[in-house]
Amino acid sequence: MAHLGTSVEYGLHCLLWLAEPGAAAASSRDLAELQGVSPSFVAKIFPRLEKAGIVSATPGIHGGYRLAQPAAQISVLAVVDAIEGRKPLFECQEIRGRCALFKGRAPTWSTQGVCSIHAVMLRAEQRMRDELAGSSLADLAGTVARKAPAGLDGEVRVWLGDRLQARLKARSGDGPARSTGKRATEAGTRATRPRRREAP
Amino acid sequence: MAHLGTSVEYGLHCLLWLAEPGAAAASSRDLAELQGVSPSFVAKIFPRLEKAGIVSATPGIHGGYRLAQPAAQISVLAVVDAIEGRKPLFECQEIRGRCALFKGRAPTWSTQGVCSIHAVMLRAEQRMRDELAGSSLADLAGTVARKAPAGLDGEVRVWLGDRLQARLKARSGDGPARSTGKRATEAGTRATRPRRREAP
DNA sequence: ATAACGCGGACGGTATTCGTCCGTGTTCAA
DNA sequence: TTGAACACGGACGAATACCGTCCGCGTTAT
Repeated sequence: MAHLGTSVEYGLHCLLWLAEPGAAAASSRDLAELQGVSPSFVAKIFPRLEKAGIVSATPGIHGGYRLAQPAAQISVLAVVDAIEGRKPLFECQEIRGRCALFKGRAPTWSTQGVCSIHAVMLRAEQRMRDELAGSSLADLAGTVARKAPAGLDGEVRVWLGDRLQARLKARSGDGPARSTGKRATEAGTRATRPRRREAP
Repeated sequence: MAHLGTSVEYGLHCLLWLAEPGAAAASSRDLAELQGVSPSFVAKIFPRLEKAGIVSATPGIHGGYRLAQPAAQISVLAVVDAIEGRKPLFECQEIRGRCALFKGRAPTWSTQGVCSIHAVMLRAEQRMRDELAGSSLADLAGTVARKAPAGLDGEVRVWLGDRLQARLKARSGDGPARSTGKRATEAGTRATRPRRREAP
């Protein structure tokens, strides 16, 4: 992909479900399968969000993740930094000091301050970060709620609840023949997605 | 590196030399060795700048590149796009349509317009591009000229001129013994640079 | 005791990037 | 006319990053 990878996309989409007003804790697997996305991969994303204080985790069979702060206080920038780790837009290699005229010893004036090319890139990166810092999860959740029909959040809640119930029931009522046994996992995780590819 | 690769860094540094007020045409090899950078790699960058109309090329032994427009009309954004080819900051994979509740048939309201997450990223990318579009090669060249001692541009001009003369002379005066023969190429191109690496 | 959960590390396949090397056609100096 | 340097483009190789899976660990509720 490009500078912002699939991880942030998955992470943000998952967080949007958790940002619903009355959302309960949800496991990374359920969030992934709710969206038709690789559960293993989503499971790798959430620990980073937790270390950044964006979500809080509770272990155990009833466990899962919930937001650790109000959605209005979580900026998109915070999520991006938590997942991707502040990769800079541009890495200056200090070429100005390598000019052949200097014969190996770069004069001080040539390496003082920030390289002018680097400076433009830093300004551009900062502008990008400003925009990301200006949008919160609550803002995003608001725009999708404005498009979705009323009651969708409730549907999602029962979907998640049903999955939990099914998993618990499967444990209690597991006869020797597990004909309908793993019903909860539905048609399995066919989240493997073909690599993106251009038209030839 | 990060989203903006080494190619743009090399390209911009080379263009800054060409943006000097009285600069003559310079070959990609000379520009590269003037800055202690791989000549082969720089040679791969310039054809893209030419196709974008930023530089113009003249073949032949006296050939080289020169700016095709006044430096004040060439924006940093144009150079970046010419070299890297408009890679987006974010590639939306339309996850909103994959919600398990839809059972494979995504309703129209869910895929209408731009995904809200994608929209934030597009705004952020646009702000970044705005900043890059606001800086021209002339602006950059001005800030470096303000730091460098007067007369540096002249020194560079004679350095480039000397290399051309030396190459032409080497052809005329090549005796059977080439003792001092390849003096022009100096100590060769040891521009191979070790891969960037973090501290362990 | 079992099964699910979060956590973290190891692993593999693919795409991208940096950089080199080659071949082609063109222009100028000797 | 020969040769050298130029721009141009494609093939190639090594290193890296990313996506995604798999496994083992400790914890919690049934």
